[in-house]
Amino acid sequence: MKRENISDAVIRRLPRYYRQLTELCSRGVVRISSHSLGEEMNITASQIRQDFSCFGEFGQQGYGYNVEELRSEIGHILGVDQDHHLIIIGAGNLGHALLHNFPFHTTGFHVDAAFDLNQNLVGGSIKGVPILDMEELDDYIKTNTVDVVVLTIPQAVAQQMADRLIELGVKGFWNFTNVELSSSDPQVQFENIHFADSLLTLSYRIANR
Amino acid sequence: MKRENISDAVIRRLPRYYRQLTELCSRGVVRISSHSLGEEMNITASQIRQDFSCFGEFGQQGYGYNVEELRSEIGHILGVDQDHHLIIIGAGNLGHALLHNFPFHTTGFHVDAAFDLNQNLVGGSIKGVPILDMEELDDYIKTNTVDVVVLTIPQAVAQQMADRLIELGVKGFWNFTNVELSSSDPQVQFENIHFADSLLTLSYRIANR
DNA sequence: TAGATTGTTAATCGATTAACAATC
DNA sequence: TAGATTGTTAATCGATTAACAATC
Repeated sequence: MKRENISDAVIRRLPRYYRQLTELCSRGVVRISSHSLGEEMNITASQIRQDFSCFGEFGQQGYGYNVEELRSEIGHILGVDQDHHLIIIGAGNLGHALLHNFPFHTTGFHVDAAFDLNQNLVGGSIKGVPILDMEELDDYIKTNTVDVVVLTIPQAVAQQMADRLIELGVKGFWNFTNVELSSSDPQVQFENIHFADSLLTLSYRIANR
Repeated sequence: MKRENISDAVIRRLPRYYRQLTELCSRGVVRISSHSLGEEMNITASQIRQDFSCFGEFGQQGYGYNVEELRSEIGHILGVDQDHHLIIIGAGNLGHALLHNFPFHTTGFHVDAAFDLNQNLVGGSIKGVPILDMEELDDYIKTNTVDVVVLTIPQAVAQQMADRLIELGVKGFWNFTNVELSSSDPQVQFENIHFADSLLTLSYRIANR
C-alpha cells in the first residue's frame, strides 16, 4: 500500500500511539475515546482523530475505539507484521548492546546476521545471531534479502560504508553514527539516532530552563 | 541566560548546525554564507538566518559568517562550554557502550560515576569512570552535583527510578528506556532516545516507499 | 564604488485545534 | 430515544520561505 502526503510529524506519532495502545492492552482496557487517549498522551483529541483519519476509519461514533483492534491497525500501518530482514554492521559495544537488549521481534524485524572486522568475534554468535566477517558482506547482500542495515560503526567510515551498501542495493539504514548520511537516490531511507544531537538539546534546555 | 519562545524545531536544528560547522572548521573553511551553508545542509538560507537571529547577530553583511566564531557561538548557546555533571544508571550493555564510545567531553558533559546492581561490576571502572553500588545512589546525589542522569536500565523499573531521582532533585534525564517518562514538575527535562519508535518509523517508510 | 549578504519584516504554507453534522 | 463520540470541514496558529532595505 502506498500512501501519499502523510507528514513526518504524523508518522513520528504512530509509534507512540502503538506503544500507548500496547500498554492499554496489557492493562486490559477494551475501549478508549480520543479524548481519554489524548489525556493519557498529552495530545488533543482533535489531533488523534485527525491522525487516525489519514489511514482509515477505526472508531465508532458514540463508542470510541476498540483498543486491541486499533493497536493492530496501527501495528499494520507501521509494518510490524511484515517480517523485515535486517543485518547489523559493527558488532562492537553498541551493536552488541542492541543484539542483547533490543526487542527486534516486536517491531517485525528479524536480525539475520552481524558483521565485524574483529576476527575474535567472527565465527561466534550473539543471541543466536551469527557474526560474520566483513569480507563476506558483499556476497551476503547479493544473495540475501536485506531490508535494513544497522550502522554501528565508527563515524569515520560511515559514509563510505553507506555508499558501498547503497551500490549493492540496500534501501534502508538505521544509522547510529553521528554523521549525516545522504544518497542521491530518494528511495534510500535513513533513520538516524544522533546521540550527540540528542544530548545537546538536553544541554540547551537545562542551561536555559 | 534565559531565552523565551525558542521553538523546539529551532533547538533541534542547533546541534546539526554545530556539527556542520565543526566539520567546516576541520576542513579549514573560514567563512560561509547562509546560502552555501544551506546548500550543504539542505536547509533554506532564510531558515538559517531566521534561526540564528533568535540568538543574536553573528554575521556580517556582504561577508557571511566566520565559521569558527559561529561554531563557538552556537556551542555556547548549546552549553558545550558549561561542564555539566552526569551519571549513568545501569552499566549493562548500553551503559557500557556509551561509556566506551560516546564522546561526552565534546558535549560539555563530565561523567562522574555509573551505578549498577550487579556486584561483579561494582567497584570496577570503565574508561576511568567508577562503577558504584546502586545502594549508594541516594547519598551520592545528595552530596554531589548531578545535572543529568542517563537511564540505561530495564523498562520495567524506569518510571519508579525516575520518580526516586526527581524526589532527590534531579532535573535532567537522558532516557534510553522505551518508556514515556513524565513529571509534574515542568522544570524536569526529559530527552528520550526511543530506539523502537525510531526503527518503527523506518519500518513505515520502507513499507510505504 | 558595486556586489554580496545580512537581519528582519511580510507572505505563504502547513500543522494543530475547534466546531459540528452524522450516527452508533 | 438521548448521550457520546466519531470523521471531517473550517478556523487558528505557528513555522517556513520570500522579499528587501540596510550595510559591510
